Amino acid sequence: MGRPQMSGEDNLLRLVEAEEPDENSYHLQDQVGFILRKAHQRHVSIFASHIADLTPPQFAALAKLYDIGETSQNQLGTLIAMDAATVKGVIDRLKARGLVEVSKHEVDKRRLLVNLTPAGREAIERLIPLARAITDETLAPLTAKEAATFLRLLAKLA
Amino acid sequence: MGRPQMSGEDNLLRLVEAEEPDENSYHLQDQVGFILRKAHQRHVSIFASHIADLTPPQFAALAKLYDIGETSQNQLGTLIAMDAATVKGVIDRLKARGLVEVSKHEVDKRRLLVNLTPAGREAIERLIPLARAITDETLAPLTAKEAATFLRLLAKLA
DNA sequence: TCAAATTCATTCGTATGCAAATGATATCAG
DNA sequence: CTGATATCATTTGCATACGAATGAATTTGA
Repeated sequence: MGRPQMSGEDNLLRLVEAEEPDENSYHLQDQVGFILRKAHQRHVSIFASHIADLTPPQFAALAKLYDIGETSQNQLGTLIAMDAATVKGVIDRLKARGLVEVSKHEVDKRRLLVNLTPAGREAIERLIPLARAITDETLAPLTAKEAATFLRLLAKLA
Repeated sequence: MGRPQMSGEDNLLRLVEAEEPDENSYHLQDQVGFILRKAHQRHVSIFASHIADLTPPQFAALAKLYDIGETSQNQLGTLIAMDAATVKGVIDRLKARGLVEVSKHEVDKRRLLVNLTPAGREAIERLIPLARAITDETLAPLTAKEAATFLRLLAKLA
């Protein structure tokens, strides 16, 4: 980027110094949080254009159940990064549509087991190819190499 | 990372090939949408730990008004990436707390003008330094060079 | 000019997302 | 063994987020 080359330590120092230059100006457009929110919005929009009858969280729940099989509602929430209140709503809606079924855990009576129905299994098998297209379209503004770099760094942030 | 070393071209080739190998397996954890959602969640959590009395969208509205001054509710929504229904809720809540005030546009009677109150101006001036800390903490898992790369690629996606 | 199209704002319905409180059950520690 | 803790699920309340429908006001175009 046309800057004099510097070591890792120098980069760290530069970052600290860079906070000072113009303390007055604050540009929302440059803040990682704001851009992250916009990138997420764009992805959700792309998702909806390919898969109209399911939201990304609903898809995540089905995909994870397809991957690991029956599990408790709470455990599922942990695996797909949803708190207990959120995952309950997602499972309730999938249940209402016949894509998952719930049952009580035989031993631990606190637990609610969740599993795919045959219809849920059929649905996720049908949708996974579309999900690959969604990923491709989301990453389309980047070259293959950039996409790989981006995913690596994004994973470090998540 | 324990992979055999390869050139940039080889990495590119490997990425393309990697799409085919096992068409059966689908790992939610590797999908850009899922990681994007998690990274966004983490940022919101960091934001809340620094600024408890305002949400990121509310902050965005105040910061943008601070930057550009009075504008219409619709235009503000465009600038901070919120649709009309969402921005209305955000402005309503900021108005209820006395941080913004609204008025009718003299000429175009459809428009609702929004502006900071003195309290709103004081608030955003107080919060902007905290926002810088939030950005730093969000990017903390990355080196300075990685953060710059990440922001560049993220901006291309958003 | 005047009907059609567009823009701005609002409202409604649905779906995350999370904090906090609650109740039921299970586990742990003394 | 039992009281203190911890875990699982639910509920409530609040705040985005967006599609769709609506109404008011403005702009466009034939």
